[in-house]
Amino acid sequence: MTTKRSRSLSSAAADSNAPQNGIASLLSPKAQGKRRVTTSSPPPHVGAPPNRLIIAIDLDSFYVSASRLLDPSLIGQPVGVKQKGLLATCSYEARALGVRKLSTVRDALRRCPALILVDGEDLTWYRRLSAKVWRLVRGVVGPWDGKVEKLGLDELFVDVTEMVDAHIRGREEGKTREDAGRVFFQVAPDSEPEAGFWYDTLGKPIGHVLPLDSHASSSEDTPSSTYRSRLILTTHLALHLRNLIHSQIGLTTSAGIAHNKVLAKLVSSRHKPAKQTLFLPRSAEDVVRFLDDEADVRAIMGFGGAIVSKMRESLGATSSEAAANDDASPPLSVSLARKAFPLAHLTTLFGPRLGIRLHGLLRGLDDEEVAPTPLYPLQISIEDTYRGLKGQEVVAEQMRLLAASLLRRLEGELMGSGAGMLSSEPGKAEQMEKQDDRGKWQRHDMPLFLPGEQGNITGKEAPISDQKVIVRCYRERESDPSESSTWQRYPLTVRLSIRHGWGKRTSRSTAMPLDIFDVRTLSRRERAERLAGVLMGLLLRGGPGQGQGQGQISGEALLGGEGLNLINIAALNLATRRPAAQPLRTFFDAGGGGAARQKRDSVDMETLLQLPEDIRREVAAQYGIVLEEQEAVVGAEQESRLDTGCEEDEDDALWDDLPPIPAMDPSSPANIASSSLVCSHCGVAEAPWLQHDHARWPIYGVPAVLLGSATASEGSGA
DNA sequence: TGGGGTCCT
DNA sequence: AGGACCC
Repeated sequence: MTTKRSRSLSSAAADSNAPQNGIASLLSPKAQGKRRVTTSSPPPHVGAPPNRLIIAIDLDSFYVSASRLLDPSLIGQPVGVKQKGLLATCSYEARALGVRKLSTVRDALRRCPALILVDGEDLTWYRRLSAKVWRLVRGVVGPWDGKVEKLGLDELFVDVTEMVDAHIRGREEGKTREDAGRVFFQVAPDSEPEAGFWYDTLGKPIGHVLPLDSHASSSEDTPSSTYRSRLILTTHLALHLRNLIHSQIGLTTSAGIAHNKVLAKLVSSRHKPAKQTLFLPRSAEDVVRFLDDEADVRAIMGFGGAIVSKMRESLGATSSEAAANDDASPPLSVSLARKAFPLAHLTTLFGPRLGIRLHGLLRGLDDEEVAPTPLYPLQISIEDTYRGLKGQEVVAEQMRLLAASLLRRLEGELMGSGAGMLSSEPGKAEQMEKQDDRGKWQRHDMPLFLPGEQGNITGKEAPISDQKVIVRCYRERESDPSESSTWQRYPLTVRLSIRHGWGKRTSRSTAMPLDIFDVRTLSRRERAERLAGVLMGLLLRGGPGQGQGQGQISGEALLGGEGLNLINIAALNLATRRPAAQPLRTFFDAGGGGAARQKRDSVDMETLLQLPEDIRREVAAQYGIVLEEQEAVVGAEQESRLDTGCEEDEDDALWDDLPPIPAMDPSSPANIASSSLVCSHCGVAEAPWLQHDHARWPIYGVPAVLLGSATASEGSGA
């Protein structure tokens, strides 16, 4: 591809050590390296033009627009989408009334009492819509090897270099349709010749152009394949993509077009909403001048809080200024950053790799590729925040709720028929629910892109605690996994992250219990129970060096001080194939042997529970089954089948009839013993939720490898 | 002061 | 496992 493109461009070598003058310095170091092989050295000021064509697309106030698709009565209103105490985003009507993005709900309401609040804590709907946009764009550029990268839920990077150059090539070969000074950009390879758009050959860009005088001053006659013409053509393609997103999904977008990601993104936010901007520099000086318009270096993607804080600190040391607080201090401007931080300074502060990168970014150099977002994510996590959650029962209860929602997401996003996410083709109705006046969830099919035609729909309005305010709330309809649906990815690892009242996050991970994949034989409640048990084990395990001796639980985590502020559960390490059974069950199996797991799978749980108690216990022990758990689960399931007719309709009622996870009090061993099995390896009796991890951490804080082949007496520290 | 994600060390 | 970045 590089060679193809190099032929049609005035390709020229640009040594990466050459002074960064003229257009040559627009090139990223990487691109320079690639192209260097093609020709001999050019004058430094007329190097090859940058050759990538990047579109950054930003969905305008995404959560608000998405909410308006569900509830057209929000159109034209000042709307804030809240997550707990914070406004994730707000509508432009709200911004006109003084509401700011990321302000507190309290603050926003003070400024704008008429603000309509929408609950945005459940991301299901936004996630679906976001994926739909991604698929739509990828469907257009994908056939030409175009790459689409999702950044969060509301931004896309699109690399259309191949696509645009292929069109130009076709045009030069006379293969395009032309009519009265216009050319048809055919967007589908061959199958749909009508898919595409017409553009005029005058070389006029669509939308805004920066720098302001750039386009006017370059009216020279240039071949269509110069980088300026290619960028201008790209603005037409950007408009086409934005029109598709608007017509097929009903969302407006802003976009930036430039030759790299960082500039495309910067420029995309210069004109919002529903506008696009092309960055068309004539020289490196143009780039630097543009960047110097930014009063805050943080506007450049890659300069985050920690980096800027460190830079300011370093600056303060030399300019004898107080190393002030992070937020209170004035922003660091791009021009000051560039002047005050030569390459050597940056590499000293941040290491060679990051230092070089930051140095380039300050000059608009960015060689970061558009990394195609894979069909399946690398991790899926859910989290919730609390105000000092403490007490084992309370924590365990939340753990079960979180485990259940994680499983719901895993089923929704990792199961399918093989093509992945079939449930959500463009144009197909999304099945959502909203609450009626009485708080009952009602079906509400959402045909996309018909805003305003739903009549007067009002979501259920719930008061939030201290404010006399209503919050509108929507949720996804539960869909039953079809018979043909199977797991497409298997998370091998589960990670628990928590935050204590004061500090930072800490996390621990362990193997995912394989039971969660048994959607056919186990209800979600059962699987959630298993997962929650594993997570409680993770929570109580404590890190190495903590809670030694008596199997002492690091109880401060649950009981002490401020309690938990945040719980996050992540499924990661997503494998394409179902993993082999873990030896965790057999570890506790009295008879040992790898066959135990298979035998256990063949046990009919309901049949087992019919047996007389003594026999039941014996069989259960042999198969590594925790009886109390199974009894409770099966019992609850039968009960709920009896009176509801088996639909899992009410989320809230789902857990009411479940017994709590047995209390894990190390000071009462009897309690443990009554609901646990004894490890055949070291003899310790473990509560159900501690069994999973026991193989790795037989005694709290003591790794298994240090124990050697412990006897029962050595191992039973509890 | 949210509920997510990615990559690097 | 943690820390940085992104939204």
